[in-house]
Amino acid sequence: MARWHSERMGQQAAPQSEAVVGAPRDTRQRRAVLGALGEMESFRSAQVIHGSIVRSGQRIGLATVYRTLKLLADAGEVDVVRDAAGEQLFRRCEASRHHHHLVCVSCGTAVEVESAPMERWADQVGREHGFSAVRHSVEVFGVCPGCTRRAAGQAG
Amino acid sequence: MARWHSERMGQQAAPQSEAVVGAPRDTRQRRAVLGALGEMESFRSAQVIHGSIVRSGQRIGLATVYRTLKLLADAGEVDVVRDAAGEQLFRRCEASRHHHHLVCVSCGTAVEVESAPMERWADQVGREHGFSAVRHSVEVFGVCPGCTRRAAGQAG
DNA sequence: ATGGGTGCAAATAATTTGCAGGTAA
DNA sequence: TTACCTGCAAATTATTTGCACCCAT
Repeated sequence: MARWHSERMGQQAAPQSEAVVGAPRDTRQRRAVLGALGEMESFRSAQVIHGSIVRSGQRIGLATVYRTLKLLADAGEVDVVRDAAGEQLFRRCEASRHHHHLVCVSCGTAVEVESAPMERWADQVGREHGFSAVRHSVEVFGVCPGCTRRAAGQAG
Repeated sequence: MARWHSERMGQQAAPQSEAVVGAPRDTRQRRAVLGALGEMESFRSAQVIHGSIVRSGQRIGLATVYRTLKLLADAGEVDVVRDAAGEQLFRRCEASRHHHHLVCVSCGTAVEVESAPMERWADQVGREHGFSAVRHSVEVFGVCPGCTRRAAGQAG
């Protein structure tokens, strides 16, 4: 079922009156996730992240990885994109400001790109049609220089 | 698992030598799906499309709806986008040319928008970084004028 | 007649959640 | 001590697939 309505329309900091909502605890598994994210320089799925942590010898549940990644995503500390299969891919957020990526479909490497022109376009498009609360979902994909060269070498 | 590699990088017509691969048959259920798509003027999920067909009195299986929609999508006859939950939304393709949509998160209405400026931005971004085979996935969401007004009337 | 199309149920797969402990603060 | 955090398994959800039967061609 589509859930247009339940979608978060734009996050504003929770208006905590007392801020008793609990600060994130510093646990072994949270550190492991953060550590894994720190070593990655491209987008990875939760499953892959979990696998790499386990492979490195640390015990952690897949559910915990999901929970932690969701927390981090909600906190804006990791970026989330969806691949063509609809699967979520995570990467630690370089900057806190709004930004977009150019992702290599071959090796997964992602670079942050200058998106101001596109932001303006999106805003304008929304305004032109009288829409409010305009947001956008933008990903640019392609084959990075390295992979392009490699591919050229293999096939003709 | 991520499947960057399996993604279709650009479709070329299958090099059928004899074209015996079977043309789509004209069945009641296929007509029903096409009919439902014809009445929709915004993106809908497969489940919703199935529901509307069933509600209209016609018998059809959900799997068939999925199969048919996938065929149509592969044939480029319907557009597919993913909502924030990763669910696929379908709509009959207005034009065969490349285009993008502005979708209302409240009522689902979608309008096709002028995307040339953004296309240029995406191409340039890719070129700047030396990427080849650059594609992009872009959706703009917001609340349409009608829904904005309605919401303003209800809540303060 | 025949091979693609269909329905149904079971299978997948990613992600979430219930619950009984564990543990940072 | 006390919430939050975790692990595990079961539950959810969207989508796909196996299979026996049906029907456009």
